[in-house]
Amino acid sequence: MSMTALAGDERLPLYQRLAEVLRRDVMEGVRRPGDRMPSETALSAEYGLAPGTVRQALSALVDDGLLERFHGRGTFVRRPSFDRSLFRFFRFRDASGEWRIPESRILKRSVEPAPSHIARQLRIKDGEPAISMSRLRLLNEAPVLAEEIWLPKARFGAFLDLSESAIGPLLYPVYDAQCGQLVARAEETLTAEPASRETARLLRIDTGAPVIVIDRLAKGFDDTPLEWRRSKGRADQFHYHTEIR
Amino acid sequence: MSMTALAGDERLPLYQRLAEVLRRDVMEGVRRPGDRMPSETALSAEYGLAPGTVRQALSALVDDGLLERFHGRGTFVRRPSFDRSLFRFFRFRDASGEWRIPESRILKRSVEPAPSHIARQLRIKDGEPAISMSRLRLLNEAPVLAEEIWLPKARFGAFLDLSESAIGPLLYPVYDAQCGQLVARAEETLTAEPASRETARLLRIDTGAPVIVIDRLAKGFDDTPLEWRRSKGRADQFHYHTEIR
DNA sequence: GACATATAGTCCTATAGAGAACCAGATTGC
DNA sequence: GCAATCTGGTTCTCTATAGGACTATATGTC
Repeated sequence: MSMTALAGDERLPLYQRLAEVLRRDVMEGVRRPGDRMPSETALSAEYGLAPGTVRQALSALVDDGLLERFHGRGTFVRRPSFDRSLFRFFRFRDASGEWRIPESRILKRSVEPAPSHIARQLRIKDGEPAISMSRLRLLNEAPVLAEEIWLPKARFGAFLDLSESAIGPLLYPVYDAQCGQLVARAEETLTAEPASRETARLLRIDTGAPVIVIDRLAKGFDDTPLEWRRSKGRADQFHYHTEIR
Repeated sequence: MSMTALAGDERLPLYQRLAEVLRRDVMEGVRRPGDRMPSETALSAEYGLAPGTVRQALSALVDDGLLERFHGRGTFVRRPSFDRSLFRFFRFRDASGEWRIPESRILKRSVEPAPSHIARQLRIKDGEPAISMSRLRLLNEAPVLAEEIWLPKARFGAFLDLSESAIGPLLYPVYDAQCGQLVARAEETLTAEPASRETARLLRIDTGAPVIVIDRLAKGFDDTPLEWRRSKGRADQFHYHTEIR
């Protein structure tokens, strides 16, 4: 029954201060994705707050996507999932109409000095060593995405030792397991451009045909940029849908 | 002090039932955008609920974008604004770098039987009379968007009587004032395609150059489709940015 | 008239408590 | 062994109350 004092700016409401304390726990890795949070009653005892106040703090973090609540089971640190990525608006279905993860063929993997525009994104020094990778993503032998990926070598050195067969189509689990780098969120930018001769060859379309370009900067819980990625796919396979009001 | 009984499924929580009642008021036009809702204490007296319960109901509607709260002033029916539209990702700035609403030049306005794909979207009968319009949107004499617009004639007959000068660049206020049709929300779909010869001529780009296509279906509070619109702009002026997690 | 002050109305924060709904695992009964 | 039941723990709903914080308007003061 040791009551912990609540840190933070005294002028801020209690529920916000509690939320910040809990958020910090997650950002610093004290609590990891999948962990169960203390129960609402436990937290209210711990910090000497009314249950309603604790609940308000948790609600804020749930709205933020940091936590996940399950009636009767508990409140958990959310495992980041990228279901909301722009990629899901590519119509990638196999013959049976099912959604599938495209397989991956690595075309190139090497260490190079980071070009300045990459370095700026990854927040490393210009020319610092980085891992550069080209991948082709395929569905039933048909190419659907051409990808260019950059990683800071300082964090991802272990990635170089892996054989291609050990990598598979999904990279983030590999980053976590092999390099201890956990992706928490990402920023994505969508543009369209005419296919270069090289891109056209990879995607087997005409040079100059429109391609959708998605740039993604993936970040850790502490906001460190971890991976920069540029993916190109056929524009005629893409349509993004949203509701506004 | 007449206490109103709360309609709706008895198994649902009270705050949800109250939220649905209030939502219906807005959808049926009992309360219009800009109106102030009764205060939380007034509602709690009216329905015989604790203030906390009422607040929970209002919060749900605020999250939903239907209401808007102002500390110390009140809770209001939100005026739909389309700041979140995909259009804001076009880099349309004038010479001084300021964001401006592009002016509008109407190229064509006529009544035609609705083609089937339009009729389906507007939920009217195939071939039913509809208003068809082509517009060019310009910034400093430079064309930036080519638009094709369809309206169901049954609702928008009054729109035909207006002179072009009376219309201006923003249509939704005109729909409201002249035709009594209030747009509450919209669905937008983004694709990219090579410019047709016609589109290329309007936008003054090369035929086959990539253009961003945004289809929008605007709906009323009661979910009736009101306007279908297809807008095309230069792909090299567009980039959509979002965060995911 | 200009500016400070009071006041009423609003949403916002926080407390305290009770019971319902739900879930997982242990126990019981057969 | 298997199924039903119980039990403890969790989140969820709802009540009731009190005071703080903010806004707009009215009032007073100079």
